[in-house]
Amino acid sequence: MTTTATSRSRRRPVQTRARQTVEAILDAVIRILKREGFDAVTTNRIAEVAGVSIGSLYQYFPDKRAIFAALHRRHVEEVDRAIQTALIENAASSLDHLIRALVDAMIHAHTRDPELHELLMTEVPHRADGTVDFAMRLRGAFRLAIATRAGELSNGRDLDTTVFVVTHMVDALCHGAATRRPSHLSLADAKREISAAVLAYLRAVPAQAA
Amino acid sequence: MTTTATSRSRRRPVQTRARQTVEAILDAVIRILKREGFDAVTTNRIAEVAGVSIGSLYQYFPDKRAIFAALHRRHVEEVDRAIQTALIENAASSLDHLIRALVDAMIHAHTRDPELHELLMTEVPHRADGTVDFAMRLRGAFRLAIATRAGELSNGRDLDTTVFVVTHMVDALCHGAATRRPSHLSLADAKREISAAVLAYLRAVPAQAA
DNA sequence: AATAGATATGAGCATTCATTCAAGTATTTC
DNA sequence: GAAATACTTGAATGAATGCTCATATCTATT
Repeated sequence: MTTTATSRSRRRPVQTRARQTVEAILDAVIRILKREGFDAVTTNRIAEVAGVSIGSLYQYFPDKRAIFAALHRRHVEEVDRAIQTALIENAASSLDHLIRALVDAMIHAHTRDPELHELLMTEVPHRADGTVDFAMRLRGAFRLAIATRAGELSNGRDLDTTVFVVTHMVDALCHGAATRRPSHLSLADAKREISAAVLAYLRAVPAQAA
Repeated sequence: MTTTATSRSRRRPVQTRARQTVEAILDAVIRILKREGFDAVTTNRIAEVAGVSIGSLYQYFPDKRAIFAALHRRHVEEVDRAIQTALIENAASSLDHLIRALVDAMIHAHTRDPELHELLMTEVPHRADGTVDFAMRLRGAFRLAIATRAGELSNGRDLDTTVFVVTHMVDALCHGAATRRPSHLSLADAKREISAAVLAYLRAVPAQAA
């Protein structure tokens, strides 16, 4: 497990059998993470839990870090698909509706397995393992959503700035709603509140420079 | 480095010499993290870079994880002090001013060493290593700030909900502003924008239940 | 049926790493 | 200035880990 060199790449699974092996490996990591903690996630144990030989593991992953990277990628792509779907299904909706739909999609994606998401963020190293790509695509989604609805806004604000704020708001609040929501607050209420917060910002008149 | 058992506790530094040793150890971890990456952070290397013997390290830390925990604690306490100071210095200020001050303090704290903060969040495991405590104290600060200024708000909203939203907004946006701010956006502008977003939410009329 | 390519196996190697401990050196206390 | 306490040292240990490779089995293709 070296940080420095990019290890040589490996075979890409082409048969179904092989794809199952890869999936089994990623699933095994999750199971071990949840049941035994991060330190128990050794390559040998991964293979064991996946019901696969250690040799097979190294057919598809050049080193241990690559497994974590793949796990993050898989997770991120899942969320991304949800976002893109919401974006397409609401191409004709009002800003109001679209924001609600995006928030809904984000929360839904994070609610499927909050524990996993939490573990991935706090225990599994993920420097630039798709996280940056995801942030970019999320920004892209909101940029599109907002830019095409500029008419509905009391404008004047720079688009990049708006997108920056909205993206961070939605990401953090949805994540928080899925994992650390106060007990009084229902998921439905949380969704409403998050959308309301975003819309309040979008509609507010920009602050004047001091 | 075991996840399971809580390792037996160690000597607490009482002489200045010993406190310097502990500080040197934590500083060494940061240096290695930045220069050589997480995987290079071994106990032996920490001791070496700290200019301290490996034996001394184990006088004060029961195991490797404890070092990470201490590092997180030190960082979190720094941010916390900044927040508390802002809270006290603006005890008599308007909500507007106080929010600005809190945002300013948060950003300032994260701007001192953005790279470190980023590394701590993405590479160094930190499950429940002060992170939870920090979230609680941050919520406490905002709860106090908002509850004592309820008069300034177009109220009707549940306090816990408000605090939940505001805390996540400020934390994520300040963090983002310090580490991933788009190049067009100056720090000063970011501060204004974040404060504006928070105030827009606070002043907006609560959304109605569907 | 035969061939080639893809996939699977797992014992074992080289290395690394976290941690201990017995012995020494400062500092404080009385 | 002696006794007690706090601190430091670093070679050594042993368990664990990441990963390779020679061999075997499956699947697809012709």
